Amino acid sequence: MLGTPKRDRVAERRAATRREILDAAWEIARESGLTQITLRDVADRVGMQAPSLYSHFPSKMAIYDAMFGEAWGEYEATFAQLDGKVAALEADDPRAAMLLVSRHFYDFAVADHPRYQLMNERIVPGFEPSPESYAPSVRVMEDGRSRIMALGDISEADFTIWVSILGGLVNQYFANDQGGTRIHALLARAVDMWADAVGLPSKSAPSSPHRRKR
Amino acid sequence: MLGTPKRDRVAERRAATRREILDAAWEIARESGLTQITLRDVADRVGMQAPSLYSHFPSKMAIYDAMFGEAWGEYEATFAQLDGKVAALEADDPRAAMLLVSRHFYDFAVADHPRYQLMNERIVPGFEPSPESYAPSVRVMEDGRSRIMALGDISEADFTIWVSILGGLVNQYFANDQGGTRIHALLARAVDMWADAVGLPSKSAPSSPHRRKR
DNA sequence: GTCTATAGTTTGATAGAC
DNA sequence: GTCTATCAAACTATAGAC
Repeated sequence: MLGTPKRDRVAERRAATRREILDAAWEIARESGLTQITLRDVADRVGMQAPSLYSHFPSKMAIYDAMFGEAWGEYEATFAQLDGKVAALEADDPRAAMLLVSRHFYDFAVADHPRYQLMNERIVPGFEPSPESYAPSVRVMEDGRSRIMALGDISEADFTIWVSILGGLVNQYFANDQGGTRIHALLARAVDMWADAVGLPSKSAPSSPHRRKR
Repeated sequence: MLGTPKRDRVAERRAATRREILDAAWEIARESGLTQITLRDVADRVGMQAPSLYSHFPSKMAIYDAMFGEAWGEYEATFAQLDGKVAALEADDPRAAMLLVSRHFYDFAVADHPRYQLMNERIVPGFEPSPESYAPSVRVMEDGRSRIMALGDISEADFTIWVSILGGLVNQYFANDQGGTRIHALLARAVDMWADAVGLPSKSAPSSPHRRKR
């Protein structure tokens, strides 16, 4: 009997083509907006005719769906790189841990507007993520919530407020500060406001270092 | 000589038709999404053929533009109704004033998703508000900023953080709480976090009533 | 001011040859 | 798996009659 070859060259080629298609779609989204992706444009960029895309994705929405899953997967992956540092700080300096996670969220969001829109806003008419693509986003939120709540005895309500504050800052960045650092400069203060309120101790200044000076 | 008639019936009819067109557009936006408005659909609802709309608006974007100006005008108008109460509280209980303004912003935003998207997000490809339609939004922001900064000696940075917090809560409402009250219930606490940090006194409890209980 | 007719695009998707 | 050919639909906008 013939042994199974170690590498499946056909599958590899298929995966590579799929990758090219998604990259082209992201490129269009970044250049012209998330909702401006068209199959013809995608096909052009990968050197195909539009109908050929149907050999790789069953519909346009399936492309959006793959992008959605990918975006949350990227968030998960980039956070994993930071996880060691965060874990090390969790017990010793929870406030510094929060700031690290907050900055990561902000930087990741701000780096790619259409990605953020796809992940967190409902902009594409008719698009609803499939359960499979939705899974990473659920994992991320569950993990974030349980770990943040464990930092002190922080309520779920306060976790939601933290998420709101970060999302709000990202909004302001895209609305009034694109390419700038004005909003980024407010991040630490905003997180400290929250940390003070939920009673998160800080190593450098245990009480409320950011109360207004008188 | 003939006197000018007191009422211009032609102009009145024109204004009424314009009103009908805008109402139809809002209706479609609420039913199907802001970007789903089509001239045919608008025309159908007002009992016209699509090309007839061009007697009232020079382009589809002009309809969006009118809607944009209208939305900020509505905000201005609804806030004006509240202004007496806010002004009365400003000196005596600035924290209560902030909460009133915050609730108004939140309630107004949450009442109409496409309106909020048109006002604060850039969802419609190619749409840029005209200077005339943009004017009310500038007025609202300028007035809000100067009055809030005058409540205590609050910095512009902290004003921006307040705007971010509110926008973030609205986001969370639309993402995870549509039709619910979960996020609304967090509003007072979030505003208090901010008020504590900027040193806004409260009549009922001058210091930090919302610090975590131990 | 509203109509009909239509130009001129653009779009997502399918059929079938190779 | 990619192609050509094409469908069927939708869209904004203009021209010109009434």
